Amino acid sequence: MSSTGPVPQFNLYQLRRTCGTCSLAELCLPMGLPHDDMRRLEALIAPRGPIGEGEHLFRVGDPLRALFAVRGGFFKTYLIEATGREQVLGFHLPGELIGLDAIWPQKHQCNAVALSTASVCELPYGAITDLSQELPGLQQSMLRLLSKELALSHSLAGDFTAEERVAGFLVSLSSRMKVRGLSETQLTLAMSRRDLANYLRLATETVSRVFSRFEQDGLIAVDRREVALRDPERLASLGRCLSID
Amino acid sequence: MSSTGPVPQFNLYQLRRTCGTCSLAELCLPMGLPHDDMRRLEALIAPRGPIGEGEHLFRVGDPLRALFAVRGGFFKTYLIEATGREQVLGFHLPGELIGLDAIWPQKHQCNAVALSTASVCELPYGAITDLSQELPGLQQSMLRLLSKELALSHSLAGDFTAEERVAGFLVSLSSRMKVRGLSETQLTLAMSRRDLANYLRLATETVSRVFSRFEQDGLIAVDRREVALRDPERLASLGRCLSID
DNA sequence: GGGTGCAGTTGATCCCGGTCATCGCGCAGG
DNA sequence: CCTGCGCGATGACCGGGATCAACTGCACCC
Repeated sequence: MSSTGPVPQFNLYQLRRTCGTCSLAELCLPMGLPHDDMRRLEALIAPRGPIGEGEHLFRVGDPLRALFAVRGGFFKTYLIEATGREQVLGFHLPGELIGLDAIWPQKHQCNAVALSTASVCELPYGAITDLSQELPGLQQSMLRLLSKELALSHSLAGDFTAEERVAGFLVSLSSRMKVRGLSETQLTLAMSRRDLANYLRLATETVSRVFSRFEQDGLIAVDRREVALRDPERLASLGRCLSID
Repeated sequence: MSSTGPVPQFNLYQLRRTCGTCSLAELCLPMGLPHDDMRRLEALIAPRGPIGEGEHLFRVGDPLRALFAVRGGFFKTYLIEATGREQVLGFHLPGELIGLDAIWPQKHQCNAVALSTASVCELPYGAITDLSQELPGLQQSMLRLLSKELALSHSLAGDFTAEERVAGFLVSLSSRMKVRGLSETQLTLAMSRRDLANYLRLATETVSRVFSRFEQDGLIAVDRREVALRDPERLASLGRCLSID
């Protein structure tokens, strides 16, 4: 599974486990919560140790026990169509919540797998909704997060050309990295070309070709899964994504 | 605007305005709410009279004051891209809630327009969230509705052929009509071919051609905007949609 | 070292669906 | 009645991206 070796990033898993000091709190569920309320939320949250690359957080049909907040590492969510084809729904960075589409039937509607060694916070669903009954801010947060995901998936609708899709993805990823305090020009793609192409509804060959074309045009520099944005301006004008947040 | 004439369906607007006896309650926000709780919800809801064809419920950027539940008629939601192109996000039948993607930034993210003379229930957002603070069932309903929409938009992802899209749309519409106690084989499309094609991310010509092909194959019978499903079985096997609900 | 296997790139070809153009129809207004 | 107009259907053509195929490069392992 792990091709690059274990590389036990210990400090990753010894990260502050309390929301109060977590650098992701602003992006995560507790966003904007008063400090006292955050303390009560913390009490419910169970950090979960190293999750190996390729390990699943949940699978389609699993009963909804908890939502998960990414603490470190990267995840992808996907589903298997009736035809057997895989369909990638999204990639998830630290601070993002996974499993929201399970609320409706109380069963997970997609699979979630770690793309790299990762760690998460487990948010028992029942306890969260119970608490949000008392804390208006928490309820607002949950609604906002769901609404935001909805708006995001709306923005992904529409028919785009291959170049628009790839450019839009890079720009959007860049901004998500920036919010997390990481380099916005030097991106490390956690996913394979195959997953990326699948997510963008393109063939892997097409993604390769667009990368090559962009590189020739001086827009980016590609080295394996390292992508450097050389001309973010022009790239942004190419891709038309709403890049929520 | 109204090409087929006003046809003032008075009984439509004199419909029971209380959720308790509304036939749509099972599909709408109060779904599964205890009777006492439903009474309290009713008190907040303002029915809104005839809305003419082409009239807007809200537009992009409008502050979120209320969510809207369709009571009668049909709506479409759409947005205008930076390029000026319109993008249809969905069609909304009686019992469905519109405006959920406005919760996140407290501003509407899309435009909503009536495709036929219609009526709605207005749900003041602040009052709803306040009340849901007291009624766990209401909070659950809101989360479920949002989660369901999210799952739906996930199911629309993926690259489908033109025939899969059209077949999937017809099957899904059929099941939505059935739930509402209407004919599941004799469908009346409220939207133009242009809107439909836009929604399905196809050219209007392609939709026309697929309709013709389906008719030749004995799958459907088309007369203007009347579509009769002749072979729902085979149609369902063609379209691969999750048809949430 | 050579072998194996997977990820990614590049090239050649094909086909679905978009685009452009034309035509028919139903309807409103003079 | 004719005219105009918008919607929808149909035909001819074209192009972007999928598909098929060959090749490269890197990692791992005997």
